[in-house]
Amino acid sequence: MTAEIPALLAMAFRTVMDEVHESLAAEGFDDVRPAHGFVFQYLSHRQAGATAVELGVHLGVTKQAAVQLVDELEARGYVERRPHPTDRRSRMVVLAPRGWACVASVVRRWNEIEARWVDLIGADQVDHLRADLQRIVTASGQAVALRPVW
Amino acid sequence: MTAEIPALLAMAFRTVMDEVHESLAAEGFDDVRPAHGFVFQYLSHRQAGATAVELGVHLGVTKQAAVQLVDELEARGYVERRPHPTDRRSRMVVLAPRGWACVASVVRRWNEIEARWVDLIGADQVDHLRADLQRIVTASGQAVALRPVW
DNA sequence: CTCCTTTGGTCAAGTGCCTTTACTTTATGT
DNA sequence: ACATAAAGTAAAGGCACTTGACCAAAGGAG
Repeated sequence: MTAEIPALLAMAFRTVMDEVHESLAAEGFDDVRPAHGFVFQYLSHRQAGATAVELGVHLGVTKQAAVQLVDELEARGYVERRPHPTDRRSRMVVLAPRGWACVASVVRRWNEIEARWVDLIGADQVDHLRADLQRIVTASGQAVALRPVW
Repeated sequence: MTAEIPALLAMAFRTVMDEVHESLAAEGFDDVRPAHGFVFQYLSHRQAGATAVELGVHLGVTKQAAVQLVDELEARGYVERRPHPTDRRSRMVVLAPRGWACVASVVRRWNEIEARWVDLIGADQVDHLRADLQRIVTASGQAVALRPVW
């Protein structure tokens, strides 16, 4: 039985993240929920940090929900809030050391998984996989937000 | 900036499902939520149908939650319940005509998207993509359930 | 400079979807 | 035959999100 590509994409992503979450929990990062991962992903690519509103837009949730996510992550030491340089209403959310450590752990595990895939299908095919997915994602519209799937 | 493969998997899947949901809504299937899709996917591969408990196990939710999903889908005409052939406690859930029509619509749209990918990266690479993902999914453990991601 | 509108964030209440707990009915196995 | 397990139901609770209303700072137009 040959599966459809979208189903395979979902299953592949799921196997990866199942393993990552297990690994994270074993390393003490057991107080993060899936949605937090998307916050990390976003913040780790914005050295200046982001406002709660920006986060909400990116995640596709209301600003109230975004603020709540930040509250949780701040209470657990994953992010910090610092005053906005020019806007006194706003605050910039940035990753704290513990947040960076968590991101590093995820990336490390991703690389391990990728290495196994190299053993499985070969380095050339893994490179092709990444390149093709990259083209597909960039081709399909403007900015694809990395946010909770479905 | 070169993205990590897991992030690309998630983004690719998201672009596909965003388009599918838009398309479904336009065709009148506007009363289905993401979780329902996984029910359809599961039932469409089981000609004898499934019990609520089996569904719950597959989706990774309690049987109560599974029953609720089935209740919703039955009220909207997507699935039917018929008596279990041998077990009078149980009932088999099967796709109703409207459910099959919805599944067919999704698959049709998936094929359209895949055709666009062929234009984008070539038929050979699309075949490779499917084959590689298939190997990765089957290699990584026993049964990977297709269920809500993260 | 004032006024009006917009924007970042907060507060409170409500909702959707799930879980936990408890139960009934039917099946199963020794 | 009787004890235990399994399918489903019922009810209550919870978590993460939304909606709606609000405040204070920012920004633009006159």
